[in-house]
Amino acid sequence: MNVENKAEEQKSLNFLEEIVEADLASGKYKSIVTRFPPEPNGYLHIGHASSICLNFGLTQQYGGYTNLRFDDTNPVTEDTEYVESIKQDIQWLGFEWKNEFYASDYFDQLFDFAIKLISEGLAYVDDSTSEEIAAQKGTPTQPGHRNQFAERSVAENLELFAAMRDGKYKDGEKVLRAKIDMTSPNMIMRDPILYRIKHAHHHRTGDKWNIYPMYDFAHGQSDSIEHITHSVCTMEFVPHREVYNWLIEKLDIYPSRQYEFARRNLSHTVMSKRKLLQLVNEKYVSGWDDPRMPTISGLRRRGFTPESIRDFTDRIGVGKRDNIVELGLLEFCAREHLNKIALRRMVVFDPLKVVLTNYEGAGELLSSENNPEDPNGGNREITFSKELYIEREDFMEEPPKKYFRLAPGKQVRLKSAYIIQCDEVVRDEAGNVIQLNCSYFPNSKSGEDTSGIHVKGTLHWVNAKDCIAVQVNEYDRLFTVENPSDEEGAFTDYINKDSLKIVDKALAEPALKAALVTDRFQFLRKGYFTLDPDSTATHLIFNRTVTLKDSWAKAGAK
RNA sequence: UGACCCAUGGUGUAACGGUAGCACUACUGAUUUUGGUUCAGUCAGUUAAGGUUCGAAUCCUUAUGGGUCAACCA
Repeated sequence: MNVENKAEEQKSLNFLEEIVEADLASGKYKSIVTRFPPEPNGYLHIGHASSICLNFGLTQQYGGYTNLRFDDTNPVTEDTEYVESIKQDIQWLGFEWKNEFYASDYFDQLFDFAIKLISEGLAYVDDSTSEEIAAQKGTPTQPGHRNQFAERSVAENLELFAAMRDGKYKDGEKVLRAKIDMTSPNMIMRDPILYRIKHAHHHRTGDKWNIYPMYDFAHGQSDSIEHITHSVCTMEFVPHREVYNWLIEKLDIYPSRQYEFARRNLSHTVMSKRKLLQLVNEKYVSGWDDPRMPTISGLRRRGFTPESIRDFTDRIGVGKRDNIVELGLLEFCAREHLNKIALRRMVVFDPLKVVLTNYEGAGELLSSENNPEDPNGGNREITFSKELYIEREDFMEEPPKKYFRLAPGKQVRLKSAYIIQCDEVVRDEAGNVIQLNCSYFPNSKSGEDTSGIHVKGTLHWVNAKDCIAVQVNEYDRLFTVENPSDEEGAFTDYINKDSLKIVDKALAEPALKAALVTDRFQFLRKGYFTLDPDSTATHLIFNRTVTLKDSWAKAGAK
């Protein structure tokens, strides 16, 4: 690629950046304000990460700020627990909001807006049941029609609405509706409900309110109150934009503008809160932060770094068409970052004992690099002695042609140690291989090898004398199909039965005793791992973030 | 049967009337004390048909395909 192309590539903007640049260039705004508006009724997932990176990224890039605003207009489903997790996740991703707001902060103001609408004959109290309202609404192909309640006087509406607020009616008895157009081809415009009665306890306003605004009468107004310049949401809200603009115009308030992008979908998982909640409730996973969940907290526990998630959202970009991003890209982003930062350690998952028959002495100290990609990463000391363990799958009695590992009579290097040769296979009564008697080449020591022996394979290993037993959780994709929601039957029919394999007693080099939850490791030739927060000093648990690329396994599968 | 949104390699995304590019994936090969990394390379795309134009992925029309909308959810 030449320099010119590079410059061009750098200039290429997504459609939202183009809108913002145009608005800035025309002088429409001097700086911009965006918001991230989660409803506190569930945990954030990787799809939200896109929205977060987009909203915060836009203001970082172009100047201005981003508010965190909780869209807490439905007290029945919302809870403080979710508020806290959402805040933690955003911070962990590396973003700072300017203000922490709640739609419920604006309930008084929203009430006044409603009064204004009623006073101008643009809203009315409707006594119909929800079934009646649905019936009168028509269908996508047939226009709806108004009922007699739409004819109520301003005075009567004012009185009724105040009575709603004061708790004079039961849930569902009355609603406040905007008087727009029952024949609009846009169903959302057919006199949408603005307020409903809910005698429910709100996580912030307590029992102050008996009525709560609907999304359409809260979201846009909150945007406006905060002077949000660019209100970015997903495509499902396109039809709502007409109401959004109608209300801003009729209320004569700050004209925030709504722009929509297509929500990002990830293959081999589900993203809807309903389905994620089901996975948790029906115990398919251990919780919202189960390392197999696509939630931010799940990804964190799995060992993904904020950097890798931001990189991922960057690479997938934004668009307006339906999409399913391959899980492989997320994994690539994880490896990309982890390769640079992860400390290399050796862990044997399925041990096979190796005895070095010609090794004299108690043992010795060797040195191995913490990270070959990081020149400042330093080294660690590892102990070496006569008895070691290697991976059982690194030995084959009758190896295929391109097998570079250990086999009778064959030689391999032990990483950062010596070259060994397999001389004898020891079996138990049942004929199982239980030990390999090998000889080592004293002059093949790592870094000062004068043996002249050339080996194709290098194995990881641990010292029998001081290795420690740890638990390893090998995680894999949660579903066996790309899009579980798209298949016949229940999405849970497609759960991957092998999404978690637990290795009870893997043998790890002692350096891992010092592992912290924030550490990232590469277990040599195995993959990237991180310490699970459920670990104790005597029982370490490591979660596999992602495997290493394995071209040998791939070749074997063919 | 209505309205709206969308359509570029397997996937995601650029090209803003003028050479279809980038990344991931897949596949070759080189390097390698991780079958990792790194490096070099290969395969692979404008939904279709008309129209406008010297020139169309881009503008227009129609068709086709996908999605959204009939919650007192957001």
